[in-house]
Amino acid sequence: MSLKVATWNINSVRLRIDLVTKLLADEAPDVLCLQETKCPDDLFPEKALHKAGYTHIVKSGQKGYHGVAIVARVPLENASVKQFCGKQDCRHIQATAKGVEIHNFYVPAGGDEPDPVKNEKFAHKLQFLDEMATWFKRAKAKTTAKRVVVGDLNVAPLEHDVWSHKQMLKIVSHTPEEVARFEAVVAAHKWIDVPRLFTPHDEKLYSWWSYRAKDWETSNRGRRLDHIWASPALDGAATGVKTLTHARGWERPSDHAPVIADFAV
DNA sequence: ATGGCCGCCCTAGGCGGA
Repeated sequence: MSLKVATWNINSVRLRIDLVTKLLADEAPDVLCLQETKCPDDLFPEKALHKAGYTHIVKSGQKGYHGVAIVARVPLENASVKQFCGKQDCRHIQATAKGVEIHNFYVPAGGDEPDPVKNEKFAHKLQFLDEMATWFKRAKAKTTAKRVVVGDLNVAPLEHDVWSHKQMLKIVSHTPEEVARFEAVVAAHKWIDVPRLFTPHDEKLYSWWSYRAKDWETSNRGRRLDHIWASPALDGAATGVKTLTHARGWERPSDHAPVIADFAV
């Protein structure tokens, strides 16, 4: 059996519902995990998704900010959300599809100043990553379940996950402090970085390009903020990965591109 | 190196994004 999982920070699911259904038509993933839906649950555009054949939907949204959802054409079981940092800010939802526990995350961006004393948003981001590590360490001790983590984790950990390692070292998303926290989350569950199984570490790989560039494609100052991780139980199960870079060039695009992985499960 | 653009919200300037 195969499982095709997509993740996409959509930056408003209502504004871009036509792009979502286009992605579903083009790629037909079993499961699509969305972040930054910016949509209260009762206003989620379910009708268009049902029409596209995606009748299994779980979501955790609120007005204006953040928000995550899992949209699937296969049944979703045991859906739940976890709160981090004592906040109810819609940054995680999980559900099981085809026997695989899928976690969809939207990690705090962290603001501009990479100093947790001066900038409480950065402190929030570090604490969020710490809580992820603690949680996954316990989860791993309990079971060897097939698990996948996806989402906008807002950290580009590797040198070639950013356009300029040197120039990004003091820029939030690539600072040594948050990368160390990020690596601790990975170590806590021995997560496998799935896209990097297929793209060598010395090759650039991005999933986000700023809206602010005059021409995102030409300047190509990207970052790999969107991730797909597999648990050790899925070691060797990934059969392919792609980043849909061209979706960044669609009409009225999200600033993130979808990332898609296939697994034999 | 910086500034550049988006989308949301008690529809307008402030916030959050990264």
